[in-house]
Order: sequence, then structure tokens, then C-alpha cells
Amino acid sequence: MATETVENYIKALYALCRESPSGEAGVARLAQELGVTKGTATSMIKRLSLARLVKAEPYSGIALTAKGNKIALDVMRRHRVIETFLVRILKLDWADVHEEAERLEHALSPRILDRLDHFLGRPSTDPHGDPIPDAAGNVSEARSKPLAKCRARERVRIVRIKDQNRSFLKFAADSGFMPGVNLVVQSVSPQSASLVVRAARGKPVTLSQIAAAKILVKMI
Amino acid sequence: MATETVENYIKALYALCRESPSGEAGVARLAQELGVTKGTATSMIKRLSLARLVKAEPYSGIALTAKGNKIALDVMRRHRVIETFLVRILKLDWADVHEEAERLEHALSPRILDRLDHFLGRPSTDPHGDPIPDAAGNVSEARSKPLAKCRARERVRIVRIKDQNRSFLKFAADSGFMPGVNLVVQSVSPQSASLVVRAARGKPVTLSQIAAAKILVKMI
DNA sequence: AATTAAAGTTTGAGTAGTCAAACTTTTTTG
DNA sequence: CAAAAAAGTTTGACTACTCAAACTTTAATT
Ligand SMILES: [Mn+2]
Ligand SMILES: [Mn+2]
Ligand SMILES: [Mn+2]
Ligand SMILES: [Mn+2]
Repeated sequence: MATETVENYIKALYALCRESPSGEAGVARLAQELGVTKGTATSMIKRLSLARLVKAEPYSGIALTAKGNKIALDVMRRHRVIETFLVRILKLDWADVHEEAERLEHALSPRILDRLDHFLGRPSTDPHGDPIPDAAGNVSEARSKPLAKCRARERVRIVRIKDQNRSFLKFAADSGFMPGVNLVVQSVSPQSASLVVRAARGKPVTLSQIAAAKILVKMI
Repeated sequence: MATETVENYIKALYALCRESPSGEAGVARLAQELGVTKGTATSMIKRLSLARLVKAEPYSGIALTAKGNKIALDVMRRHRVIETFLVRILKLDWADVHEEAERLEHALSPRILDRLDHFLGRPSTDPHGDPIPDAAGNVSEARSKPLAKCRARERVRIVRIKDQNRSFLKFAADSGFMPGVNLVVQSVSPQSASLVVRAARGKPVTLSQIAAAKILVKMI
């Protein structure tokens, strides 16, 4: 079994590879993400490479192997099932569960994970709309686009909030922006890099392009 | 915060001190309990002593300080709340939950612990009848005696099974011996160091004194 | 192209936890 | 009580993880 530290590195690498156009991660961002020094990250990459969890050449990019990918998806599955449990059953705040799940994700046995998943009715997404990989590691991402790309008068439904930051989630929830909520884009102003949207029964809210880029929606 | 390893040492020390007449634990038993060598246990005791979690003189007994005791009770609380959740909500087997809780007990934040405890209705005992300390560290052990001390024809109710061993718990459950179950002691034979008991609607079962000593009962 | 900044690596050191094996002290027992 | 057994300690070595700081390589800028 991978240690808790290794699981955290692998999960961070997975996310970094996703969001990089080259599909490879770098040591500096990895270190920053995990709150360690670059040197620490480098030595860990060397160990992960030795364990065949990543493929990496000195001074070049880092990519997960199939084995590493499997672990990343498994940790993400545990993380998201736990978040769902914490919000749906224990009524924890949407904005708090990420940090809690960050620790718990390393302590769930396959047996408990499956029972929990079953108890929750095999959810397909977590409270933020993040897809939950199934036990085999298949993950089905719903087709969506960032709210920032919408035009005026578009009617859309929020499917996912792509930011685990507490204060952003707090803001999103306060504004009524959660997965499943319908929005109308009232106006778009490229000059101020912002747009105004209104939730079903809410007041109009102005969002910066940056904030709107974190809100994924689908057309309705 | 105490590390996972430290929490395990402290909890083991608590149990050993309880069951020792002198109220003090020894390095050999501690090491055996945790599956480490005596030398490892010795060096850990030195560190715990430095952190003021235990009081220990070389070649003499080990006792928890008030600070150590607090940690022990806190870990036990987490352990037993988790066991209760695993049995009551996730329907895990009585015999399996101990090992699962052994890992999870180190990953629960105070917030999640309290929500879980609340969700379960503030249980006072875990599935084995072990008392759950409250948030302040108060633990109320129900008055009880070992089944081994009962006389023939006595009618009693099981309140606790004092053994976390999987196979013993399996056997106990198979025989219908769980907390809350009423028993009649049919006969006691000191020669064979055994006794025959019968559950409410069950067949008579012969128990060795050793097994019967692990079953705590109260008179009814 | 030369300079600078950023990214990545190496080295030396430190903490937490562990073992094997030699050793010392205490306890048990013939 | 002397010998043996059990309990406890010490030493040297190892893995996992981390940092600070010096260093090297690559990428950006001017
Ligand atoms: Mn984590
Ligand atoms: Mn999430
Ligand atoms: Mn434990
Ligand atoms: Mn228990």
C-alpha cells in the first residue's frame, strides 16, 4: 500500500497533469501544491519513479504511469465519497468537507469505502459536482463549459464548482451557486471582464471572468 | 497533536495500566501489544516521558500522566464512536469493526467526531458494550461481573464482551452472546473449569472459565 | 547573444519510527 | 543463595520524510 504522503503526491500529480497542456507536471508547482520545498519534491519524484508510479527524466516533465494513475483515481474516489457522506449525512458545511476528506481519504479500507458508497446510493458526483470514479477507476465527466464562456441571455444549469477553496465555496453557496441550480446570464461585459447572472429565485450577481471560469455549466 | 503512533502507544498503555494490579505498565507487554521490539518500546517511552505523557523511571513501571490519560480517553472515544457507526449504519460485521476503527480513529477531527456522535444519538456504549467516554473524558462503566463468577441457576444480562479478537467475537455472535442478551446459567462445573449457559431462545452452550471471564453480565 | 529569472537538483542535516543484537538489571526458581 | 530467565536498555543502522542552502540547467528578457 502507498503511504499517505505518496497518495497525496500522486493525487496532486494527477491534477497538475490534467490542467497542463503538455500533460506533464513540474516539480515547482508540485512542491507548492503540497507545501514542501522543491528539493523535497525532487527526492520524492525520484522515489516514485523507482516505484514505477511516475515516469520522469531529470530537468524534464513528470507523468503518472498506469499504476500511478490507478492510485490517483482510487484516492479521488475515496475523497469524493467521503465528501458526499460528510455533506449528505453528517450535514457538514460544503466549504469545510474538502479539508476533512483530505485526511480521511487515507484511512478508508476498500470494504468501508464500498459500504459507504452503497449507503449513499452509489453517487456519481460529490457535493461540488466532481465526478466520482467507480470501483474500477472509470470516471465519466459530464459535458460542460465554464460559465465565463456563456453569452448574454443564455439559460444554463450549474454542474460543477472547480475550486476547493473554502472562501470561494462559501461565496458560491451564499450566492446560491451550487450544482443543480439554474442560471440566467443577464449581461456580459468584456471590458470589465465580468458578467451578471441570476439564479432561479435570486438576486442578480456580478462575477469576474476568473470566478465564472470556475463554475461549470451545461445548456438547458 | 499526537501522531498516530503516539496515540497507539498511549491507548495500549492505558489498557495495560488498567489491567495491572499495580496500575503500571511494563515495556515487554507494551512492545508485544504493539508488535514492536522491546528496544523500540523503550525509546518511545523515553520520548513520551519527555513530552510529559507518561511518568517512567528506568527499570521501573510506566504510568500515564493526566495529559496522557486525556489522550487515551479521547482516542478511545473516537474508536468506539466509529465502531458504533460501522455496525449500526454501515452494517459491518461485529467482529471486523475493531481493526477498521484502529486506523480510522486517528483521522477524525473533533468536528466530525461530534457530528458522528450526534448522528448516532450520543451512544453510551459501543457494539461490544465498551463504554464511550463523553467529550469531556468522563466514562461511566456499568456495574458488572464476569459470567465466570456466576452460580448455577442465575439469570443475568450480558453487558459487555471484553475481547476484541475476531474469532472470539465471531464465536460469541454465533452463540448469540451479545450485549443486551439474557442468559440462564444452567450448571457450573469447577472440575472441568467450565459452565453451561443458555440464551433466551437458544441452545445450551458450554463455556470455559476463560471464555466466560470475558463476558461481563449484570444481574436481572 | 548575454543576462536574469525560474525551474530543478544536490548535499548535509534533522525528526519519527523501526530492528537486531549486545548488554544490564531485576525477578524467578531450583 | 546462585543460576537462569525475564525484563529493560543501549547502540548502530535503516527507511520515510522533511528543510535550508548551494548549485546547475533551462527558459525568458532585454
Ligand atoms: Mn490527503
Ligand atoms: Mn469535492
Ligand atoms: Mn489505532
Ligand atoms: Mn469495541
